Amino acid sequence: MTPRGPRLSASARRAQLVDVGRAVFAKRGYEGASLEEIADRAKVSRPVLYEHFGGKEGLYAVIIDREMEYLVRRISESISAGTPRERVEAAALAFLSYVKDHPDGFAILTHDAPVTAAGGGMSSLLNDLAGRVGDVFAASFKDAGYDAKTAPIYAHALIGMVTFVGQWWTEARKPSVEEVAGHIAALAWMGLRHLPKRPTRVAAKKG
Amino acid sequence: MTPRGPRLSASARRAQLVDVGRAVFAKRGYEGASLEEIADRAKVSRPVLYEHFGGKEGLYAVIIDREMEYLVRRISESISAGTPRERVEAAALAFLSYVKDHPDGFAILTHDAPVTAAGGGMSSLLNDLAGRVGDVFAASFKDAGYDAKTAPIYAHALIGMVTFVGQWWTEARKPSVEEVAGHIAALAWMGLRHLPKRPTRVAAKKG
DNA sequence: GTCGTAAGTTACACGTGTGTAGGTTGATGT
DNA sequence: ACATCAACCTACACACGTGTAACTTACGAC
Repeated sequence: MTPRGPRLSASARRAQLVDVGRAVFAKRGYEGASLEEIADRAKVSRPVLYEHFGGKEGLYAVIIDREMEYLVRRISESISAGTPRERVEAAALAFLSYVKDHPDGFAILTHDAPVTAAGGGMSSLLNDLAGRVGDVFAASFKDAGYDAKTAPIYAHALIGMVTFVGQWWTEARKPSVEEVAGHIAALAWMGLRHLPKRPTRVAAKKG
Repeated sequence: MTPRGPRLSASARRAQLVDVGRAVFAKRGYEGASLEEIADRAKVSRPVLYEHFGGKEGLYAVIIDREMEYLVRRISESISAGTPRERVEAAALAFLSYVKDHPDGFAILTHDAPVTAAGGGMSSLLNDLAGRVGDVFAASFKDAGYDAKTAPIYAHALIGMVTFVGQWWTEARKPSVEEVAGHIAALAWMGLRHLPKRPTRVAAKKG
């Protein structure tokens, strides 16, 4: 039934299980995924998973951690130099390239973490990312005479932009990531550039 | 153990179960939720759920459908009149007000649907919404001399903006929805207003 | 070659969740 | 009062998934 594969070293098996696990979690979501499927795909029996990761949450935590670390590094490198305008575009391109090259990891990061884990709401990475962007914005806002308190709004808006566009692109695959990155970077840049000092409501709603 | 509540009419029970189910699905996600918990909260035994909705997916489908219909109606009404600029802001405000008034429904719509259902990727509502916005954009783009093929990018970017900001606001709750709507509407409007005819990459990446 | 140990297995106990069969209760009209 | 029908319940059969205990197999050192 389940033809067992070759015997691997501990570290090699660990690496393989992380890969397989990422694929399964991406496809089924955390709750929907089963260690049974992961073990089967890896041509291994279930106890091996407990041996290496202690259980479902352990494996998931390792996968999440690696994926976050990888994405953050990739973006950090891409924005290490250049004008602000260039950095915005580089960040967008780095993010979308990640979406293209690692669709499974992206899927996991955008899906919800297990409810039991601390953090409550959504995947913590995107929030962390937004937090960092927000800090950068807050500094720039203060220099430019804007209200620094509103920085988180724009930070989350930008993260949401690229995330949702990335999700769409995963299915559409139509314009190249380079082109898409150019568009959303332009949208974000121009939007921020021409922001009124204190955006007040244009129309008052009656009722 | 489970003190049974009063006897209700079929339609009243149905309505109650939809309400309770929405709360539970919002808290646990589709896979994580159990009919057992829903039945318990409703002071009813499980078979009642099967009687009314045929099963887990049936109940979920009803909840999703109602929630989508409600949100679309709310947004549609809000953008029925005014200048384009006003409509953008009204749409943002309508969306964020929905987030504020119906956090459970919003949570469900942003979470993933059951994998078995057709549609594959993410919650279909947000995609549908983006599709409609994209159509509107495509028309405007053509009139203004922009490439209509890029309209979906901007449509999804805007939906992603408000969605992610909405998710953040659910936890932050700091600036009022009116103020937040003003900010993201300004960002979106100014960004679109000052878009270059053909956004090309500003910096070429080496390596 | 044989011996030790890391790698891997089979088998079981347990909990939880789904879906259904068949019986029970209570309101409502006459 | 009592028949009737909708509303509701108890009890079961079943599948699946987790986690653990006890046993087996292959590789490498000497």
